[in-house]
Amino acid sequence: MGDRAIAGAARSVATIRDIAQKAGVSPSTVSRVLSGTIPVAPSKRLAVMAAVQTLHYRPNLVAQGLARGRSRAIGVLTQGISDLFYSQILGGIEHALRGTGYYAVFLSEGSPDDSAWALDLFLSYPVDALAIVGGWTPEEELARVAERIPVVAIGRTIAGIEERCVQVANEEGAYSATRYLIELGHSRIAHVTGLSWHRDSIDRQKGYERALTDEGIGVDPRLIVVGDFEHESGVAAIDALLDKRVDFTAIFASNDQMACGAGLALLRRKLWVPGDISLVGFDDDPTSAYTWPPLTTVRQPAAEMGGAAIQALLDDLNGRPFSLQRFRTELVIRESAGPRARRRAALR
Amino acid sequence: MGDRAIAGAARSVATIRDIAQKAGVSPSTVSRVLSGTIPVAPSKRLAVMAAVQTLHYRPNLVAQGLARGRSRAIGVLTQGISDLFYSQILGGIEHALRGTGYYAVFLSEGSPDDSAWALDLFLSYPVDALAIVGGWTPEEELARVAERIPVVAIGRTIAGIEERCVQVANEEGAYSATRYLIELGHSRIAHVTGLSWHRDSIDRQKGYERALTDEGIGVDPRLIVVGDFEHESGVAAIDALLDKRVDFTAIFASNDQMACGAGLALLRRKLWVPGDISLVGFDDDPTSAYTWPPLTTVRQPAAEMGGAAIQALLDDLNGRPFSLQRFRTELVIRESAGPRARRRAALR
DNA sequence: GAAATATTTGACAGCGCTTTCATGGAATCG
DNA sequence: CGATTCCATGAAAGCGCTGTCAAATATTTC
Repeated sequence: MGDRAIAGAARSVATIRDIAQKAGVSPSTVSRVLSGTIPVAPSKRLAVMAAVQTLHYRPNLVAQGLARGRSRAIGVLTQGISDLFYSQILGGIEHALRGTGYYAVFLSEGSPDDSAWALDLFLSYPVDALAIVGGWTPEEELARVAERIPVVAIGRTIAGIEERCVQVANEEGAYSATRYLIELGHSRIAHVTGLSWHRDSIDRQKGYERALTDEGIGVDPRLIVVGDFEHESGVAAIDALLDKRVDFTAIFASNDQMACGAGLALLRRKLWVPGDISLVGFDDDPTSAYTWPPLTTVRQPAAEMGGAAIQALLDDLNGRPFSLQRFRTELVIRESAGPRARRRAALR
Repeated sequence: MGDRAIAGAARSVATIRDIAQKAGVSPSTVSRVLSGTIPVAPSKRLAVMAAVQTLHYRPNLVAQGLARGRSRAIGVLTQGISDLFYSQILGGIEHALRGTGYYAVFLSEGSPDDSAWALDLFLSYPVDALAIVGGWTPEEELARVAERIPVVAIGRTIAGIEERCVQVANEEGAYSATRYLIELGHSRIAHVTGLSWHRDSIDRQKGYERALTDEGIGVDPRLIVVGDFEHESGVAAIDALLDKRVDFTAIFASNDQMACGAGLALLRRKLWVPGDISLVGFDDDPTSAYTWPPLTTVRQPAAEMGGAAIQALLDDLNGRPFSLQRFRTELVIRESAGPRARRRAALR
């Protein structure tokens, strides 16, 4: 069984020489027919194509890569392949690559400690370009890689190569979400942040604060709780607020997962969304349209962002100018936010 | 810019010859030091290792693969990289591969029509083994691939290589979920199925029906609605049931996403979970612990399944016997199911 | 129709690495 | 101490493919 495996993987499959022999031409000619770069006499072309058919020949991508000096592989270094938000970006990347002749090699960092191993593998693997999707790999390392091969980043801004990072209107999104809550009559709006060092989180908080200031409400630091983008931190944040009897009628969370957690914490205290407390998230995860009730959130076009990043990378790879648009965000109004309740929610 | 890209990707990086030269030995010796298979004089070993350090040398994985005849790549053919459930399996695969010297190349089928292209790429890419995660690629094709290289399947059972497919106790899981609802006093239990041809869906329905029969309740076909595993079909299923005024006090959905949709449909009709209607799902998606209220569901250990599949594949690849356990499922009792309401829910 | 030019084609040298194979020196033996 | 064994080492041959180069063939031109 093991034998079959090893033998099977490597051999027992037609090579370019088999085709050449069967078609009565040289390997070079076969190569030319297949790549289509250089004209070949029709009769030989047909013979080669017939041989390819009968022998089920497929050129070995690895050998091609080695000979050509470019592997046609795009490395995708991602924070977590099973993350709700990142996996949408990955989907966009995958989709954008389809039919281009390039393929993606995904590697996820798993955890901050393991992040080194993934990049390490990419240094061994001759990828033509690298797409960074979130993650904890130190910026300097990434910037160094960017000196060798084209790099693009999504969900993260890397110092030194900012122009190669997909920018999202995070602040504007947070601003419009907060403003929307204000317009609904809320003035005590809690904010659950993401990881405190994370650029997106910082920008979203900035938008939240700016909206408050613009409306003359002012920022109350007691309403701001630090989270980590995970569900559980949303629960913890609201629990903390409620335990400290901080007064609020609405919540703006820095992502949908925390908003979801926040909603659960509210439910546990018999506080209804949106009747007692309004709730707005960020990202528009695919599940957010199906929470009970559906979550009002700020949409980030994750898949499109992945696609655009890949497009820019391919342009660069083909000598065209690298260019990346800035993505706007959009407030998706669903049912988790409503007018401020007449009576202030009875706490606990 | 394009130039830098192409040149950078392929060259400007140390090769085994650079190391050999710097260390004053032959490339063969460098290779031996690095692979550690054959003893090398300590002095030369040190010299090589020093050169590797200073030149930041990393062996080219692709060249290694070509020379060795095995690429150390595991192809992962997946239905959808951004799917909530599948991406967990992918995470498990990734994790299991870490540190083994093998790496994964993920390719998703995207849609039924595009499924061919992905497998196609894997035929060109000399993967040592293939893991199938769901998907629509025809079974015969996969069975054919399995004749050449080790294959394992997760989330899908492929005729001809059943012993290489991760089996999950779907029927038992559905049975215990249904039974749990019965024990709570429910007898009118609706069931939202998955795709009607899908093995998992069929098995789960079987478990549902068996529980009903065992308890002498009997199966009412009007209570069974066909879904497609997507959120929206859960909404549609419950809407249909309610519109037809079918009488029920509990729902067992074939996966969490549909359960989520079902919950939303109930909410829209002012039916409370679990007060009016109890709801149980299947899979235990990461989000299911944070629905409002948290969803009672049947847990499928997605990540472990991915890990075990990879382990079996690696065993096979290394000449050890291929063996795959059958995975049990576990009823995770949360808060979406409760005792049957005294008064039958007022429909509409 | 011969000379000059254009075009197709095969041989061959790699891409970066591994892995025989043969060699020479050291270690071992009688 | 000479003959034998052993083992570390380098040279060389590939892995499957591409791309250059020069030979061979076809085409054009006067």
